[in-house]
Amino acid sequence: MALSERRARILAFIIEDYVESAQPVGSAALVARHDLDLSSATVRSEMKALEEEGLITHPHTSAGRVPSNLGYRTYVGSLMGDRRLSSAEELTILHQFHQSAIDLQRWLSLSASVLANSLHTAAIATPPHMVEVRLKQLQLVELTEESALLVVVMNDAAVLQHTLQFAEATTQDQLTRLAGRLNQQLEGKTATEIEARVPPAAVVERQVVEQVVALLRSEEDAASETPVIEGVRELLRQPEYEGDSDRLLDTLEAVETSRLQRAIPARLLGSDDVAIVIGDENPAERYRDMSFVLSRYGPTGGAGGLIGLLGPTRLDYPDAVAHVRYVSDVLTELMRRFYGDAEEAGGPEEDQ
Amino acid sequence: MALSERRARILAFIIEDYVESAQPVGSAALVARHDLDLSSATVRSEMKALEEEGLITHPHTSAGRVPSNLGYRTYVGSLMGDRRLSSAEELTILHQFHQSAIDLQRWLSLSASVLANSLHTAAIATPPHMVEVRLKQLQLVELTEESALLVVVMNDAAVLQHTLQFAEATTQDQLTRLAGRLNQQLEGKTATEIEARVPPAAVVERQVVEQVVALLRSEEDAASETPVIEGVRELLRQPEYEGDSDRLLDTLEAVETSRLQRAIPARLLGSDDVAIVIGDENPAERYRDMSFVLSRYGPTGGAGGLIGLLGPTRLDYPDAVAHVRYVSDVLTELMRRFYGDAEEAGGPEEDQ
DNA sequence: CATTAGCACTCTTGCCCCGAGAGTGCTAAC
DNA sequence: GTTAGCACTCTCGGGGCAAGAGTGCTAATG
Repeated sequence: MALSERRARILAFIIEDYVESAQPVGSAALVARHDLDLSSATVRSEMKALEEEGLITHPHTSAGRVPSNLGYRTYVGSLMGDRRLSSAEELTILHQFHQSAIDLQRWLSLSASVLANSLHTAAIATPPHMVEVRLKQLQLVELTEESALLVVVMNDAAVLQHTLQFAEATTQDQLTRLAGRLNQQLEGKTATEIEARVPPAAVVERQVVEQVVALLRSEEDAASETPVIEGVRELLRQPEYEGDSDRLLDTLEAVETSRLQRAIPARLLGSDDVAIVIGDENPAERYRDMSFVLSRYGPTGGAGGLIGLLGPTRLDYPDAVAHVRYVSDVLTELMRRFYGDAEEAGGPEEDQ
Repeated sequence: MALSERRARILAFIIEDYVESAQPVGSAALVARHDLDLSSATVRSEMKALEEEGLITHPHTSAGRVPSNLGYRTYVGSLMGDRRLSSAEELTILHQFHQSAIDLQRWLSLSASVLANSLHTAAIATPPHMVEVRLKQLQLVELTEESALLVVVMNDAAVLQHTLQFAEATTQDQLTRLAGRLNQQLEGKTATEIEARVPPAAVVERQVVEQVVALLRSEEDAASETPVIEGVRELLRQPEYEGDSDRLLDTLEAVETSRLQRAIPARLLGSDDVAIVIGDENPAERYRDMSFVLSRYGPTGGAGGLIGLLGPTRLDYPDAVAHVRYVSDVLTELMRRFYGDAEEAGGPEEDQ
């Protein structure tokens, strides 16, 4: 299984050339481009061997070679170098974050934009998500005599709202008092804890509490949150979609219909480093011709989300990994700084 | 200028056939399809006359006729029938709204989806927007010792949030008291009114007030709100984009980059009925090959927004108008019912 | 005199064919 | 093991061609 050193080098060259040009790479071109001390004939026989191992393929007899998914996989697994961003690159990115308002949603779009622009493909960022969602504060605002707006802030700083309709007329005064009382009773509690209590007798109050629980639950459900997606157009401008409107629209659909969440293997949320899913490694059928490069962000143990790239399998993996890793680190650091480390819920932190 | 009755009928037929088939329509086909008591030769000479008036064109010598923008304009101006939705159609739509949660954002997406699905093209809905935005209630929630989340509810039921960072440490208790005090002082005030007051001496308080003003201002600025857009894929699947990836991607960009707001002639927000913008009537260059069918929604005098369709100029205008009008009415009625008629700001309503 | 049949003319579209170019795989020589 | 040489395969773009669609004109018609 282990490739000879030379064969591995050739595989890497093929992949790198192909990533850059999007054209099948031929033996002669490869030799010329990399000043190899080999003839094209030798390269050809090596290519044949690589093909027999399933690492590259042939679109047709007289075309150059194209990496297979397996080829990419071995490349990211052991062949590719460890690209790191230059400090100039890091600064350019950091600068953009410093210009932005202190707002999580902004940061997420910005992260996705940065990734999308750097790699010329689409990028996704899912909102951070707490393992334990707790009520922080609620607010009731009168809309009409019989309806009110419920605004709920949770311990991950998410704000959700819902309009309630009451059977009886209420005043803002009553609502304010009710909100104050409920805040005292429910602050810091999870949906389950709130549900365990004796349900209140008053109809209005019960309605509010039930809705608070519903909102907490929806925040608990990571998949319910709509991710930020940027750079879809960059992705669709890639040569793989050129002149193939059908494939283009299918991909557009696949990327925008944010069922994406479910397509991302859950195990990734656990692991600590950047995860790479190549082509048919993806459990979801419709993403089998794409690759994902993803990372968890957020303080360990605290609220966290997913950020990363969605691209064609022909992706500059070293570059992608370096960017995703860096942006994810920046994001984590920002959250730690402005939204507190692991939240009060878990008790105050000792370090720092 | 006035077309003979027969010529007008032929124009209408050409447009209707073309809208349906997306193919240039020839004289023979037209006669056959509509059982005309005319020979194709007669129709041809009428077509020639229509072409001389600039109402239809010729892609090339041996192709059928295609309506020009002017042709569409006269069609919608005086030729097209007044399509109304059947009660079955109305019920199907209404049903979907009744199934949805009482939530403005939901309604907007739903409206856009309904329109997009019915007409097989893209639809847009901009959030409602008050002429006078007033503070209804604010809330301060501690995040870390030195940062807090400011949540502001306005009189149009919009909820905006912003993270503040303080130079000094504060407790939730202090924040709650501050919020209470500010609510008393600022409730019902506009950004300008708040700015006219003596700025508070305390640093934290001043920071909060300034941010409240900023949020009110951003809500005042209609263009700042991101509209809901649905059905982009439906639009892009239209035959006008088939095999023309460039045009497709340009349109995708034009529709998603929500500069759209500015492209919509402001006068439309004034008028009361459905407005139609055809092709090059659009002031913004990049929408010159599309048509918009738009309507204002929302109680007269109250918060209102824009809803409508974005399609190729080859649009089923009667159908589009009927749908937009109906959905807009439904939306208006829902807002009136659940968010109150013209808001308290303007004093209580007398009718009903 | 409007209408119509007939017909020549134009332009697109799909198809086939062909040659150039790119790249492989094999073989025989080094 | 490496390489030069060469036959072979396949794609791609262009030219030529026939079929089809539709027009515009003209001359005949009721």
